[in-house]
Order: sequence, then structure tokens, then C-alpha cells
Amino acid sequence: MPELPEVEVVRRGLERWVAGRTVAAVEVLHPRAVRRHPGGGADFVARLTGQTFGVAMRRGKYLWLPLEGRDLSVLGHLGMSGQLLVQPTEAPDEKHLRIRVRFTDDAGTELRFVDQRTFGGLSLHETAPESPEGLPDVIAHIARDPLDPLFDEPSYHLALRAKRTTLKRALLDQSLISGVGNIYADEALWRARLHYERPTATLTRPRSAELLTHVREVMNAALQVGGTSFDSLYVNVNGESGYFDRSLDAYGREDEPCRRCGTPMRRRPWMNRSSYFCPRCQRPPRLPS
DNA sequence: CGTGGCCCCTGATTGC
DNA sequence: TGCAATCAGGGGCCAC
Repeated sequence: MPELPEVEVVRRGLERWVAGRTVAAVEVLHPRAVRRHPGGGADFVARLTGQTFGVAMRRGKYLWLPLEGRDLSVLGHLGMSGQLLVQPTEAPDEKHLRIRVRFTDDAGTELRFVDQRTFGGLSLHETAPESPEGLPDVIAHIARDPLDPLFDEPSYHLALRAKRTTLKRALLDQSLISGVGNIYADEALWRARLHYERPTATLTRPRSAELLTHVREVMNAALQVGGTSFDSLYVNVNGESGYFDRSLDAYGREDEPCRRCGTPMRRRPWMNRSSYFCPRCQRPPRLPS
């Protein structure tokens, strides 16, 4: 499933294959794929047709395509199963094709949003006031991600200290730090030898800095692997193909030996999903609240 | 207002 | 073998 590294690969693909192209026609094949668009499918089509895409931007797991000469962007989120593909116009429709964007040029390709589970979608939004990056207004509350050079580390630490919540919740809270999902949260916590239920307020400054380093390292490692395939015509690698699977140390490794100490890894139900951890390397907090 | 929990969706997998 | 239950999980939304 796409987290920050996968979305960045998609962004690079869009920058290469879609920037500067003008929209000739738009088809919305499933209403849920545009549910975040305030005016619905017909309005999405009407307002996007004739516009020209600028260079794709990304923050966390969101990406957006600015429209040239407008304070307006197409905002995209891949959800669990979304893909943005640049396909030859004659390629057969994917089973879960939700949105198609045709262009006025003769490059012979079109942009397709394919999404089996329809957790993701596209929508048009105004640019947030005074945002140099052209951030869409509806994601103005999303924090910068750990790979953003302007990520504010001292503020992040202070926010962690002030919260009355636990570590993994904080890692998944997109208003504190964006781009971290369930998989990379478990990976970073394992690398930092921290338990997912540890209260954030107990983290010292060096400890939170260390955690952040591990978050960045695991994301950069995934990005390196994912970055190998964006030469192709496809804008993204398949988020479900699992190219990073072999490199995972925690996620999905229930009962398998911890790669540090050999203790069987554990899985715990957590917020309708799972947390994987080493019971020896990642000791639970003394007073779980 | 901060925090935690529920639920949207579809296909693969598991269990009886 | 077939059908139902379970699981996957990002994030909006709502209740407390």
C-alpha cells in the first residue's frame, strides 16, 4: 500500500509525463473517486477540462497537480489501493478504472486513476492563502513530512512532549508528521527499539531525534528501491507489488525471529489493524494508561 | 478542544 | 466444495 516513498515515486512520474499537458476531456467512472470534490463528478469534469497541468507537488501521502495560471489544483490521495497511471490511449481499461483524463496533444497517452477499494480519489481545490508551495486549502492542516527540508524538528519534539497520547498514534497523526503509515511506523519503532504504546510525553529530546532519524532512514531505503522503476511509462510502481517487502524488519513478521535478538516477533490488534514488535527489544511502558 | 474509536470499500485468505 | 467471516488500512468524522 502506498505510503510516502510510493507516493513520491508517483509524483516524479507525473512531473515527467504529465506536466505541461492540457486536458482535453475527463471521464469520471465512479462517483466515490471524486467524493472529496465539493461539486461532484460533473463539476469536476467541467472545471478540469481545458486546464493545463503544472509540476506535481507532494506533502506526506497527498499529491497535487497545480493548474497553470490558476489558484487551483487537482488533489490526489491513493488511499489503500490507488494508482495513477499514464497509459497508451489504446490500452484496455483496467478493471477498477475510476477516472480518465485525455490530453489535447498527440503524445498518445492518457492519465488514469485506478483504485480497487476506492479509499483514494481526486478533487479540485483552491490554493491555501499565502502558501508558496500552492498547498490545496483542504490539506493546509497536514504537517510537513520528515523528508521535507523545512520539517521543524524542535517543534515536533515539543508537540510530542505536549501530547497525551502514545507513540504510534503520534506517528500516524498527519497533523504532527505526515507520510508515515502503519508499515513504516512499525519499522521505525523497531529500529528505534521503542514500544508503540509508550506515552509520547516520556520521550527525551535525543530519543525523539533518534526516532525521526529511523523514520527518515526507512523511508529513504524504500524510496531507493521504488525509484528504480519510474523510467517506464507507468507513473507509479504498483503499490501492492511489495518491492520493499524483503527489507521489512517488523511489519508482517509475526512469530518470525527478531533480526536483532532472535526473539519471536509479536502481533497485537491495534486500532482495527495490527502492530508488529519485538517483545524483547521493544519493552512495553511500565504504566500503560 | 483533545483524544479515541468507527467505518467507508473490495478482494484475498482462512475456517468450518 | 462452498459460503461466511476475517483481514488489510488512510483518514474523515463523530462522540465523549
